Amino acid sequence: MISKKTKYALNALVHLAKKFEQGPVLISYISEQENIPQKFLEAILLDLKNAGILASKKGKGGGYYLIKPPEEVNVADVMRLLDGPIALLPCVTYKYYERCEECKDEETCGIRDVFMAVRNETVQILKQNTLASIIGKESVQK
Amino acid sequence: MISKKTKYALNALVHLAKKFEQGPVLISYISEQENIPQKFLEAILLDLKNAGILASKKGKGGGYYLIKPPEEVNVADVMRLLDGPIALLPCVTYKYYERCEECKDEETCGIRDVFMAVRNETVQILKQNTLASIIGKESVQK
DNA sequence: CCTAAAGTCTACTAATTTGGTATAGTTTAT
DNA sequence: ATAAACTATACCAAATTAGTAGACTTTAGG
Repeated sequence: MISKKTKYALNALVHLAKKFEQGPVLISYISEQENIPQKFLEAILLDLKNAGILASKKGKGGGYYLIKPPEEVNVADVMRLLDGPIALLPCVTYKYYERCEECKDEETCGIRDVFMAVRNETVQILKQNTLASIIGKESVQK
Repeated sequence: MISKKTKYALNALVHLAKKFEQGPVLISYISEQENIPQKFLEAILLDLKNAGILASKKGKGGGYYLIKPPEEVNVADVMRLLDGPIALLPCVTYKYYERCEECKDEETCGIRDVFMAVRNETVQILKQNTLASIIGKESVQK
């Protein structure tokens, strides 16, 4: 499962993407609209700011706003930022590679192959999906 | 990430699958060969027994053995048994469905669509992979 | 230049999950 | 009878998750 942190981040980002280039939005407003505890949201938005996805304006009339175009913010990047690696085994992560302690021979490990396949498919789907494509899906009738 | 419990279970199952229909194997032997803490392994094997995948024989000459054919034990089932749902959001699990608390309208949620796609792909890969196919992969040169 | 609005920083904390360990059984082959 | 082997119950420490509290800094506007 992804953490609440990542889920909240995605909801907040979609919210801000809908208001791209329309000026700063209050934390308190996002918190209220998206049902996210305000103090928790503050920490999340700060992370997203430090990652260069959002920017903020302090003081009266301030708030947060998206600085990257919605097509350029994908779900994989957001997940990695807040939850760490996407892979289900440490030995199949790309950036945070670690050997499985108990593993006898990684080279011939059939279990590793399975989770490598899962990781590759998952990352591909998550990379394809951006804030823009998510907003696109929301307007389609089902 | 999957838990150590699931990883250990898979290693133990692959071990037992290689000795399918060759009589019971000692917990202590599996523990030693696969580098799994013995007491922890005991609990895991018991879970697998209660799920009808393994059986055990008590007393001298006893141990655990696989009762399902290796082709019929897939990774998805093992993961669900020990780690619970495979999906990354509660609202896209099949058996353990739960609404996301903060969600405004699940029907039009674009985030949900993304994680639904991930779940479907993941489950498909994990179902395809059985103890037999894992053992098959291990003998292939890379 | 004061003040209220708004983001920022540091430090807690409670509940849950994970990855175990300890101890005392019970069953069974020999 | 006894030793080998699985079983059941009960702990427990560390890490992670999902927050909260409170003081601080910045800035627009009067």
